[in-house]
Amino acid sequence: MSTANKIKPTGSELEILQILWDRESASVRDVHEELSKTKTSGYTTTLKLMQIMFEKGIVTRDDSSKIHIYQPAVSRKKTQKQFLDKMINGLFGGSSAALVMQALGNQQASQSELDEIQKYLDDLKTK
Amino acid sequence: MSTANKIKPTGSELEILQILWDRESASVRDVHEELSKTKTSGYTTTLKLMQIMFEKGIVTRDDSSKIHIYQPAVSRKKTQKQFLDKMINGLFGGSSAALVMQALGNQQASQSELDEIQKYLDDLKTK
DNA sequence: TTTCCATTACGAACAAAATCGTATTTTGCT
DNA sequence: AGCAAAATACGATTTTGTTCGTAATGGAAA
Repeated sequence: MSTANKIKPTGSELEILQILWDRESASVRDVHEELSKTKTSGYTTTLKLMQIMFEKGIVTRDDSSKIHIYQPAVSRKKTQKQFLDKMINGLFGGSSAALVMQALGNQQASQSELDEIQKYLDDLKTK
Repeated sequence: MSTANKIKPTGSELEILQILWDRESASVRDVHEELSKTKTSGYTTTLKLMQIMFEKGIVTRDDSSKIHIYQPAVSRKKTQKQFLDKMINGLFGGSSAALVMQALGNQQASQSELDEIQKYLDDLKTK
């Protein structure tokens, strides 16, 4: 395992990471604009949050010009796995099957999604 | 949608719910004993937490005798779904398929779990 | 009934996370 | 150069969650 990754984004940090992952990189203004679609908090709040994330090493930034450009420093996949594992252990008694079935039920998954999963499952089985 | 369920258990509350779900009902002492296997915090901490949960309506209790007996007021399934949905939307861009495949990969799932899921998937498809 | 101990009640301290106000800095424009 | 607009820096406050100390209470056993 690489250099021990103890990074654990908070809820708000995760929201910001979403945006950074989607856009590869973004300024504080960009992020704040995007966040404003679903939240109502001030610009400096977003700024502060991103500064803290920088200090923690969750993001990197290019501050060579006035407008700092931020980039995610943790991968989406790795973070997904991290939270997923925690959820499987914490809420589903360690059974990923239980989680999967719960996700498949509740009409969460469309037909095409089910097909996709089927294909993936076939792949796994032939290994 | 029924009477707006804004209940959002915190991390510690979730730990306690785990125990209550497993045992149907339990006293503070029972819960604390169980928690002590993995944590080290005082008895009154557990007590306070459960009292708060009661105030929030996360648990009910029978206080007819000295030792209060607590029961979960939210179902395991409903809570799982709540957190799962949040995760699908927050971390997986709304795609439950993405979450499922992530959970299946990473050698999280054993062969028998895969079989179980396959069976479940077949069921879903014939509906 | 009185005592003793396990339990509950409750306030307060502590910690973590989120929010904001204000000062400072940068840079483009005149 | 000097100004205005927009961005960053940073401390302080607020909110939420966790932990604990101490007082009050109830009930079983002496």
